[in-house]
Amino acid sequence: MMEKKKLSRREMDKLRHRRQMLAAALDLFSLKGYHNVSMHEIAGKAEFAIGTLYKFFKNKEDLYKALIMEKADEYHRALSDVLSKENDTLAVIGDYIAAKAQIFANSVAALRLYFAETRGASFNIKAGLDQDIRKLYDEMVEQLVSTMKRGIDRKVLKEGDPYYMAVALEGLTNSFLFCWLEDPKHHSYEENVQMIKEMFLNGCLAK
Amino acid sequence: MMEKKKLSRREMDKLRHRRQMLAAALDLFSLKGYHNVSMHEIAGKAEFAIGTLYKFFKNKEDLYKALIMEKADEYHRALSDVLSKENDTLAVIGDYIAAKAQIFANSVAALRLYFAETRGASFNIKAGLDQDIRKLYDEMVEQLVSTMKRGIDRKVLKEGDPYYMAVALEGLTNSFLFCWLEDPKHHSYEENVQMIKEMFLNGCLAK
Amino acid sequence: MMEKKKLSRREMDKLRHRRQMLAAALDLFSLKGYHNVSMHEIAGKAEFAIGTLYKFFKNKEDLYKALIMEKADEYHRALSDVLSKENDTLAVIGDYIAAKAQIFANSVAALRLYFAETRGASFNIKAGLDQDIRKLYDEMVEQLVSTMKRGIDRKVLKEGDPYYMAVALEGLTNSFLFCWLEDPKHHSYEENVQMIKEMFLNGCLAK
Amino acid sequence: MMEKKKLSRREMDKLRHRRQMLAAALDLFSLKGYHNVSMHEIAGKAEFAIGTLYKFFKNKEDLYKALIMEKADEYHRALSDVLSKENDTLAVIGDYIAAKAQIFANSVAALRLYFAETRGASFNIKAGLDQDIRKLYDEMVEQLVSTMKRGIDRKVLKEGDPYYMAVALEGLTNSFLFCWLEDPKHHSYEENVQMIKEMFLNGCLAK
DNA sequence: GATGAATGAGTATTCATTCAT
DNA sequence: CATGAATGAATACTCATTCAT
Repeated sequence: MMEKKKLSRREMDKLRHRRQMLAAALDLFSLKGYHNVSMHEIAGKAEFAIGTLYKFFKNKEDLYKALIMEKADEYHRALSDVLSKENDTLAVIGDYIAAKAQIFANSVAALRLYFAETRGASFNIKAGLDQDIRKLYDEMVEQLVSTMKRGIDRKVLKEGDPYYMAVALEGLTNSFLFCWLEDPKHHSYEENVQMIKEMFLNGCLAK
Repeated sequence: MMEKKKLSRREMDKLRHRRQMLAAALDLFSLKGYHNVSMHEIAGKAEFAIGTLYKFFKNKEDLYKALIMEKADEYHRALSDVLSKENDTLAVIGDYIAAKAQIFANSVAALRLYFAETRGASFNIKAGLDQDIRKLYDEMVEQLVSTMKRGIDRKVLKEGDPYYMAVALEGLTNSFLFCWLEDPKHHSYEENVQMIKEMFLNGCLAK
Repeated sequence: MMEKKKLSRREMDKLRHRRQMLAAALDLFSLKGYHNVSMHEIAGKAEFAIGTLYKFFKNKEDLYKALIMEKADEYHRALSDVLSKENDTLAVIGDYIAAKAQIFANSVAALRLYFAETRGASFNIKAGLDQDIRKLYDEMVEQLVSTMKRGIDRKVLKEGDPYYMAVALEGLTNSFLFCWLEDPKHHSYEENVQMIKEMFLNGCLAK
Repeated sequence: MMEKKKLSRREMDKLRHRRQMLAAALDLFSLKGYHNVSMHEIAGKAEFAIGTLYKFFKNKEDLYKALIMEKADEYHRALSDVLSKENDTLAVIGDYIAAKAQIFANSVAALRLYFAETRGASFNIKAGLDQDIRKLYDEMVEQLVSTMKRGIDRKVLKEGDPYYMAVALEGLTNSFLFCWLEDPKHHSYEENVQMIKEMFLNGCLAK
């Protein structure tokens, strides 16, 4: 039980200011890329002085890392929540796809940063970040693998390497959702979600 | 008939020098990212003076663009060659996966740049590039869709949207090959290629 | 009524710093010429960091332009003040020559830049400046012509084209004052001023 | 007696090439200023390779100096020729003005360089040049002073300091001719020449 | 905490000059 | 002499970061 009420107005303000700064940074970073955004620009957009920005984040990298980790946490928590439900396998997989689609639809900005980091395309803001994000990602994959394993045990999914199944699901969701993001009018959201499920289950469902 | 022989030693040297510069740039960019590499660094690694570098590429962006386009061309040509063969559908798909795997195995460095660009993660080296690369990518997808269509017509693949099938194949190959790249010892190359094919065909083969 | 008092210490400092930078730039530019002075040199002489210089002037050209315009303004204002006095014509002309002599004596440095610009010898810091300075110059000449016209009307100066008289006065002052500047010990200031007046009036006085 | 005929074709070519290079340089320098013209640009305009340019002039400064001195020589020789004629004073002065006007009309390009150098506005291409040009200029002034002196002796010009008269004539010619150059349609060439003579003689003619 | 002026290391780019062919 | 590829010192300008108020 956390003591939420204990935050004074001062502390509330601080948190709000921090959020405003991160929001400004997210907008700019996702739009122009890490190196094409200056601290002054972020401070300006957040309507704070440059010195104030540095009171909250000790340097640019720190700000970036805080931002990425915050978003990665949200992302992984959302998926993790779904994967840890004790539902039947097919429901879990369906929910997973839907949850991921939700995230893609709602946080395009953050996604660009996330994929820049995880896809090795990261215009590496030095090391360190990789490790932390990687860990989150690996945990999530682990859960996905468990889900697959459970599905196989329960004879819902066919025999096979559950790791490969997880990889396949990842590939299909990313691919379909990216395509949809780039050209949202072409195919409906529901259709895409449906297709992912179908493609995956065609390949992995037990007969 | 192209007159290849007509290149004087001078011109041969120039081409070689250009290649050396691009090679140095590729190494550095893929390792540290566009903004974390200086022109001096590239010149140094290529063992040329900074001025010489600028004789070949009018500025940093131009060098980057030349590099990306050269690699993207190679990549797409390789896949395009496979897809335009008049073989039977399954062979083409198998060859496509194998060719893509080859590329992943051989040009990790270039791939990082390529995905940075196509995955929207591009830490935008200004505009212009997007368009050109995008076009190459779209053409390739178009060919892939045609292949699928032909497979459906010939009753090799089951009824369905050939575009979705192409997206699925893209997703599966990228996902499996990325995983394999990150952890090559864990699963063999052949096993991965095999898995991709299986997963895809399970979902798309006509019964 | 202007509110001069409203400047905070912060703002006062800023203005002083700006003046210091411009002073350093004037010294160096007039001594060595625009292209032979680096921004670092100016910053160094003004005892500021290079970045600070760029906070005040967005680039080298901008700094140069600010400098030239400031000096040209001073120069033209001084002459304009004299010419707009409602004195009798001969007094105005005498004052004009004296004022111009004062300026030559006091601001050799600025003069070199000014003549570089107005004499077409400008080693053109791109366009734009020409126009602004030209306008100031033309206005001043216009006033000079009016003075001549008035002198003619009042029968103080002889009949003739007042524009030509203005040109003649300009020529005589520049020529004498330049000579004097280059070799100040040879002939006294007063003697030169006297000679200019004499030469001019010999040519233009009504009999 | 110089041996002019002895120039072989080789040597003739060399001279022609040199002239072509200097002509290209004059065009560019007077148009864009010393520092805004590159040696490559000059070589390009003269249609020679950069190395060839350096065969003729050991560096950029040397080329500039050669150019300026050549033009200054022409300029001073033209005036000197007039001033050394044993005509009567008024004729000499008239010829001098006419000759100077001719030069202004014919070689605007060179003039800009010349005045940049002599007016102290010179964006000083290092030292050295000043001295040589200065000497030419002083010699010419000396001749002008002699002419004035002779005029006074012959009672054509009134009593007074011949040096000041020379300065006055210089001032009037420069001023009128500059104005005319800048706005040639406004007043005719003849009118200007006439005005200079009038103004000067009004001030200096013996009564 | 908040401010924003000042700092200066770092980087892209230019261009005079050389020299092997 | 002619060529033009190669050189690298020099310079304008940016931006993360600090600190006195």
